[in-house]
Amino acid sequence: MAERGRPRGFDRQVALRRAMEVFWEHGYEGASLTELTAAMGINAPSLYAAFSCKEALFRESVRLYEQQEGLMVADAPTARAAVAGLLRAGALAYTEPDKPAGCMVVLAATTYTPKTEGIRDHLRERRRAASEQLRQRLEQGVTDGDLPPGVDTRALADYFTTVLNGMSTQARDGVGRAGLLAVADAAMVGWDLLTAGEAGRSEPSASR
Amino acid sequence: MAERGRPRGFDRQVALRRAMEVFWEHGYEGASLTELTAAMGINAPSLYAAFSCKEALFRESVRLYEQQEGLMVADAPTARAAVAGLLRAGALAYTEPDKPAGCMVVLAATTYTPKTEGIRDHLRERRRAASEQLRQRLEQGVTDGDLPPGVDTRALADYFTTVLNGMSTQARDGVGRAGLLAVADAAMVGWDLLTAGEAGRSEPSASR
DNA sequence: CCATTTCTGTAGTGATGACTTCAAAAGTCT
DNA sequence: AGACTTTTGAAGTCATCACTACAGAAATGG
Repeated sequence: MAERGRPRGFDRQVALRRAMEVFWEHGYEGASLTELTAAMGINAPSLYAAFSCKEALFRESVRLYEQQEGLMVADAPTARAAVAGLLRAGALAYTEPDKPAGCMVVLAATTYTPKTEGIRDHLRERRRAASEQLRQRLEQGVTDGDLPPGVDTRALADYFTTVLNGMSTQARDGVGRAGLLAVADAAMVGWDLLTAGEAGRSEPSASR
Repeated sequence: MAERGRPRGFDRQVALRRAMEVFWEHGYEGASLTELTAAMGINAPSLYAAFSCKEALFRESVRLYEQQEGLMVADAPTARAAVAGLLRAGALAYTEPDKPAGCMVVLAATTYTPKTEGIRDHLRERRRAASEQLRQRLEQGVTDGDLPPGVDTRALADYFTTVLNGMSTQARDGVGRAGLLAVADAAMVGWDLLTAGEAGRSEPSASR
């Protein structure tokens, strides 16, 4: 069995974690091969042998990020508690000391050059998946009976996803943990009215 | 009087507008000199003669963006109407047909490489200024008496700024005008509870 | 007219981007 | 041991980056 040939001189998982941290902080385009290899402690040929190309390394980094740092919809008895937990978890995660502020999936590739289109689409899909997961939890609330049947779970998920996305920018801008937790709480204040069946929907525009 | 020497062969304002659109869509680093000059209809030496360098061109583009496309805190009789108007204006502005989705100031430089630190700091400052403007309007509401004296205007401004920032990402991700307007309305639903003086603040979920 | 000033296009500058070539090194297999 | 396989470091490839040198073009002042 075993591996033939000269054995790899570095731990692939450790190197990947380092790469992920660089991407998290500097984004896809902002992370140069020079910086990546320096952080990973290896030379370019080793990187390419182990990870194929920069884009593949980034995709693996995203997967690792989601596993190790990503938010999970909280395991809670009600939809309300799950969403509140998610928002508060985001506030905490985006302000971890000694880690880059904000969410890698939200911040790593906001602008699109032709050559990074694949990256952008991939991250957008990951965000869409996260929003959909949230929506599913809201649907579960309807099934469980803690949300009324008529509630617009798509609109609700869009709203809370918007707040979470915005928290990433705010974290990068220096809003601290207490500030983001206050935002999370503020976003929950309207919950009862928002989830009151068709009520909120009939008021068009809320502008007056 | 008059200008000596060969007159400029292009309209500086028109060229700047084109440059701004490129930066808006592709961000600072994503906009190459090649693409910029192509969009502006000029060659590199003309660009440098008129705008000094890429960073100066970008800063001027940001100023133009804020003048022509930026959100203003709505001119409304109450703080509530002003904020509601601001959110709805954001939903509309970020989904203008034939314009890049989302806000240039939020999206043009989320990640920071060493060489774009100045750009990032400049945009962060612009965002901070926008948030501060919103906070001032809330303070005005306290002065006018349509908000109670104890209201935490900093926290409120942070919350609505977060929603606006998040709307930019959502717009880039394809959430349409109706979706963003629904988000704007959802963000306003908790207004009465949020602005009920010290009420919301006494719940100290923010510290754990 | 000529001198002066400023702009414009062509063509290049050095630096840095992602990625490779290649021979030596370091293992396994028989 | 020696054939084989794979990794590693040093150096190099080619494209693209922001930016510029330079000479000719197009205006004004005398």
